[in-house]
Amino acid sequence: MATKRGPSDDGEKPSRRRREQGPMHDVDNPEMEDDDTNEDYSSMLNVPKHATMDVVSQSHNFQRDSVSKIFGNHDYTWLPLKQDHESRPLWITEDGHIILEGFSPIAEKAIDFLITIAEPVSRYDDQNDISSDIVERCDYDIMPVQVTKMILRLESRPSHIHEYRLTPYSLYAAVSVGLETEDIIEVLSRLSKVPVPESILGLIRDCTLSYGKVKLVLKHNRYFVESSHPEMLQKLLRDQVIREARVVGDEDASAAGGLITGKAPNAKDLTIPGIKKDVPDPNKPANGAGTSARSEDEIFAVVGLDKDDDDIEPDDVHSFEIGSSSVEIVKKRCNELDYPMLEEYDFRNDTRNPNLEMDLKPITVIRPYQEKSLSKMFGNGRARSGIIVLPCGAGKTLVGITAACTVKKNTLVLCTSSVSVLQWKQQFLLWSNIKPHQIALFTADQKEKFLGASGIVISTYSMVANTRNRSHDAEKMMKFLRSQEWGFLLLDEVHVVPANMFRKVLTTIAAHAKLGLTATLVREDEKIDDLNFLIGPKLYEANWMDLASRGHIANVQCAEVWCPMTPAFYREYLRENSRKRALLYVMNPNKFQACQYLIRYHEERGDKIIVFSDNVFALVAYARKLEKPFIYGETSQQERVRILQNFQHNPQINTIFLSKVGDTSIDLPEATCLIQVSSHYGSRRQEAQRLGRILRAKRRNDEGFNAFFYSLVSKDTQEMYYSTKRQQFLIDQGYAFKVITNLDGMDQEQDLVYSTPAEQLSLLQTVLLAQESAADMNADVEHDDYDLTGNTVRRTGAGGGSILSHVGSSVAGGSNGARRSVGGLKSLSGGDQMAYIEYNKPVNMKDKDKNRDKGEHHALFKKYYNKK
DNA sequence: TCGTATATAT
DNA sequence: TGAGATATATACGA
Repeated sequence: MATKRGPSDDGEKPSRRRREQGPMHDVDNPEMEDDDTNEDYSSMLNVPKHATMDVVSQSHNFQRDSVSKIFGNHDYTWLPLKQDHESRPLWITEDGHIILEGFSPIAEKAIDFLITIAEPVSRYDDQNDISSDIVERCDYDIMPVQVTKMILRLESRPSHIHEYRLTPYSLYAAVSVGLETEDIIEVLSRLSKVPVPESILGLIRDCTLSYGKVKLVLKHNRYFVESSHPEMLQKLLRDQVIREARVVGDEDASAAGGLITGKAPNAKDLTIPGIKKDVPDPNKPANGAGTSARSEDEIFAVVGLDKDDDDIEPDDVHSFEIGSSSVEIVKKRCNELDYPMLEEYDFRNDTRNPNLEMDLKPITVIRPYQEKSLSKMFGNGRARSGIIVLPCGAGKTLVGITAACTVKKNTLVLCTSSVSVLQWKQQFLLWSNIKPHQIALFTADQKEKFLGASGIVISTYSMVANTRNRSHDAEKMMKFLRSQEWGFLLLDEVHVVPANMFRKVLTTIAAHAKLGLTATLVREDEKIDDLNFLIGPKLYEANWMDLASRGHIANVQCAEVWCPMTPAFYREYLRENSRKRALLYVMNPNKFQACQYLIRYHEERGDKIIVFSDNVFALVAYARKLEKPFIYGETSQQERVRILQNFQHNPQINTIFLSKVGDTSIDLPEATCLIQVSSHYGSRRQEAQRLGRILRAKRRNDEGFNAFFYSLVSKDTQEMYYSTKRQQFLIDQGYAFKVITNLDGMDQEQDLVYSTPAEQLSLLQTVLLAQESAADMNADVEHDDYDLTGNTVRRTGAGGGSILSHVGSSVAGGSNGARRSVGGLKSLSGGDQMAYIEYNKPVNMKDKDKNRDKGEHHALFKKYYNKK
């Protein structure tokens, strides 16, 4: 094992790391070793109660071995290692990067700690380790021989090394789940092989001291900035932005300093809910798991997530009111002033808002990581606002429902589409004992209120954010939503919230506690950071690979299949402007064949396959040529349901094609294989979300089961570039992408589409024609496209004999779609004006990347860098 | 059932 | 750096 893990002379990633760690070289402080090692630290190292010192020291040699191989060539040698560094699992660099040895005996506890205080950057797995692993795991009968043989490149890294980064936000999050400055410093010092750099100590102190001291509280539908430190409020009020947002009421006009003074809610009388006590049913098996998670926490006793903050919270609190419309501004401003406001909801002591009787069903089982994430939210007996990041298929919904069952107040759930509105309702009914009449849906179709004083409303962002004139019912419903003081606001797919319109829901809806759920906390713009003040800190993030290795989500083999362009297509590709290029490389006959081949292969294995295509034209063309049902935006609800049900239950329908409607919100439990046909534009979120579609495969626990994720890429085209970008998120999560240049079996495969030059030429002409169809050529285009797509499908649907006969009606309905798809084609036209956009694109993306990598626009970080 | 207006993401 | 272009999706009224 050690030999597998150790050697990696792969210089790519470390060199990047070295670059980022440049400042490290400046530090040369030999005294530190003397100061910081020996008694102090060795006594501290008693931390692990389970992991005895023996275990720790047994691993010394192998650790030193592999570590030196990994880092020996990369300028780490200068570091003043503590004498007992071998038993400490991590390094901390001057710029806040933390590198953790994942194989350390106390790694798991260290990871728990690190994900609380730092941002995970990447997880690296050893190249040899992985490839041999893959060959072992993917024996030839479960993966195409040629797939395993064609491993050319593995985007993977030295053995089980995890990289984290301390940022103001991550520290903010750490404080908000109950850690304090000295806790963080102490544990970090304990775990680190090197003395924690002064700059980092400074950063931690700067970022954590003022955090959590100011709170935003909602009372009587009014917002108050509250703190037990009046001087902090006074300081905030000296800021013009905040002063202008202030609402001066009668109560505080005469009070000293203009502040309202009152008693803080006393948490002492509360049974500290923490999730394990709070989970409604004591028989729940999850309790066992909860106990073990707890004991892990105890290892870092000082981290005590459930620590009572009574001691540090004096009884007197002071506050001033701000206008509800300025909440977002004030929160943003407070962040900039280094006084981020925490939002906590003392729901147990809220008697004003009616309780909602609801519990999880007794049989409902919570997984350890779900419980862990909830314990971050309810750790101190109150509900903290924040974000929980879990892969799709890992049970985000259940986390949300459990949280709602814990708060037991009026709950508003917002999601991205009306489909997921229905799914949320189903899930609520499935997992909790709530009655159907207590759940109200608010979508375009259904506008109902719940009966009684309390209940749940499920709606979409666009319904609530909508600024345009609404229908009468919608307006009434909105009035109701606005008048309500919501105990709990649940934001599904929270990464969409920073969008200009959607973020308004946070100001329209008055909510005590907000929980955001997402699988992918990334966007290609910089707005993702806004979530910190819009909702709250990231409370918990699970690593996909870790969940996969524990069997909570499926193992996935990711592959990028390089399909060479046919000469004819490539000739056109080189000639055409970028717009047409996109369609050309998507419609590449070789890709068509690869897709068909993979579908065939995996259908024979019994896989359920989803094929994604961003491009609707390609989607329709592929699906019809290969005689598979497809869903895109214009597919009606009924048809969607019918197709999805067939896909799930009909053994003859094993493949469906989806446009980006499938990216979010469509639940497809049975899919086990995923093929991306058109994947341009470097959206990491989309890639990750698509992969998430197959993670919940029920067969995941079968021995050696793998789900498959293919990206079909036309060789030597722009697609290659985008593909690399898109994979970044998954690579950061530890996934390895194999590159397959050649699906060997394809040569022998019979009946592949577009196998003759004549057919290919015809396809090429169709593609080119589709492009040329400008507005003035509508009639022609309509005719041609109808031939290509509509007739084919209608023949199939009416023909009866095909496997599609079961969805015949939906496909016949698709002839309707065929005509609409002409509309799609029309809109594909006029490409000439697009020429310059493609030029801009890579530049834009590069810029965005730069921004993202910099990532530290936060005032504190500027300050921190300026100090140097 | 259609067309229009408006939203997001790139 | 920001504004514009484009594709896709949704809400709603006629």
